[in-house]
Amino acid sequence: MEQSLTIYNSLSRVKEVFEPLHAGKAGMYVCGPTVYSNAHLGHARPAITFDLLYRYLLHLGYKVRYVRNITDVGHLEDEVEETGEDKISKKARLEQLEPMEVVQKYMNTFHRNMEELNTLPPTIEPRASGHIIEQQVMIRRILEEGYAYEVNGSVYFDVHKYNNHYRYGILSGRNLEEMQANTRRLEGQQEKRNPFDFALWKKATPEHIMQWPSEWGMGFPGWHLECSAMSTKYLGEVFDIHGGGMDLQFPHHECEIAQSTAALGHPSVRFWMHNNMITINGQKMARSLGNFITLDELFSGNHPLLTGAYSPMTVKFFILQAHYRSTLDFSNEALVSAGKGLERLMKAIALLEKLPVSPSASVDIAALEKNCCAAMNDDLNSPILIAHLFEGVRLINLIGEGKETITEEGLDRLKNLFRVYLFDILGLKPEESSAAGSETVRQLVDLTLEVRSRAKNNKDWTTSDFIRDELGKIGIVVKDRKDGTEWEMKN
RNA sequence: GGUUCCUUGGCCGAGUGGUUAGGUAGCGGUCUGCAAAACCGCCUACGGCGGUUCGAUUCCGCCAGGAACCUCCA
Repeated sequence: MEQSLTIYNSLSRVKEVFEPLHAGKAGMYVCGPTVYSNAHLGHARPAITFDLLYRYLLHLGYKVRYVRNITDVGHLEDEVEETGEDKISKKARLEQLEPMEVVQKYMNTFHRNMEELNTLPPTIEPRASGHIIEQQVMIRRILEEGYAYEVNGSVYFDVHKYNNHYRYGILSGRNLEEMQANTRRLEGQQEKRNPFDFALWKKATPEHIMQWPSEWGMGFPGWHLECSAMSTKYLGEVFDIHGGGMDLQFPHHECEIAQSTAALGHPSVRFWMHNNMITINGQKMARSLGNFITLDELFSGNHPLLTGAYSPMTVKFFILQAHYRSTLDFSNEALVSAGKGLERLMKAIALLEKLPVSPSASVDIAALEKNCCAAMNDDLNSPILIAHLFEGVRLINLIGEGKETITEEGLDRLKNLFRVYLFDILGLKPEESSAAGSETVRQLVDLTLEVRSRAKNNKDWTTSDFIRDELGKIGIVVKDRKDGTEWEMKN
């Protein structure tokens, strides 16, 4: 491999060559979902982005530890309110379920959706609720270092003090003084010394269902803490890559940096990566904005905004056709386009298996290989990679028509190229149309086409076209090629 | 109000100081009994106004419009 992987580091705001901390090994931590309702299209973005990263690191030969958390505690609904009730328990109350039932339900859905999108599972998927001890240990450490204070059963991070020794805001490019001067609103938060202080441990009110004992009383951990505690536990005090959505950059990741740095005495993340948002009508798609479409709705077409169903691979391809750091605008037209493009790609793959070989080649596979490699190395530029793959599609089709030639060795390389980039790295896969698998259906269609073929031989176009049209109505597309008739199911 | 960012052809989306992104849609052609598929060709765009430059969509400034974050959020 001549070139090396470069990754845009949100921390330095520039692309940097990726060199792992430990040769041959890579550690990555990605902020996972808060499981209190169904996964939506927005969740697919980081899942696919960091799946791409994970797959590419594996492809490059790294032994990768991929940690993605499940947030199943904390996340104050509204810190201003005195209820202190978190999202999970609020939902539980509404649905008359145990909090852990809610968590389990949506976690299961999330996992199913992720599998449908053909994303690889992380190597460790820690849950915040399973790491209360670790979080308490970290709080204690931050207290010992003097960067936190306890008030009335809650523990807060002292942003001011931290800012005096380190600098708060390095990731999001803010500075504390400006923030204090320009903040939009300053709520009265009597316990905090400073409005920008954030909770490490929050005292639970009696009606709060999810709470744990601690040396500060019954309570629950602050939102930002789980990532610091769990990333340190599984990846070490310093690790390679931390990923998540851009909307988490501030305050979540900023607070994470502050906590970890305060506890450990040094920064812990080398590369910060942030995927951009999916928008709908130019606006961010988010549960809190009520303009989201869940993945199940997308796959089934069951949503007023959808003009049809979109398969998981279509959704994935749609996302991969945009660079992860750009916003991506949702529309039915765009999804339909993506689906058609993917179909063309997959048809070419099928044709690839049947290509004739020649003693000499007119196509340059090496150039294609190089281009694909360069695209991925350039901050995971999947849209460029896909553009090159379409160049490959063109070649495949031309070879299939006898207008270009390829050697056996070249064909092997071309097959390998698509296997590696399309299936291993992009993580796309052929989608079977449901009915095509039935042996009986296949035999029936073949029989019908045999009848049509006889009609054609008699130049009985009325009959042959009738058969083709009628088959078309039930979703079977007939294609007459030079060497015979083919058909396929159209879902 | 503060911080950051964006504005590309019908649509989605790359990218670059001078050379074709790609997909999809549309048009014309090849192939076919006709279609479909496939292939070839065409549609050659970079918000507005200035500036730097031999040359700017690409750099700088201003303006307009939009977004994200500043509050839970992928």
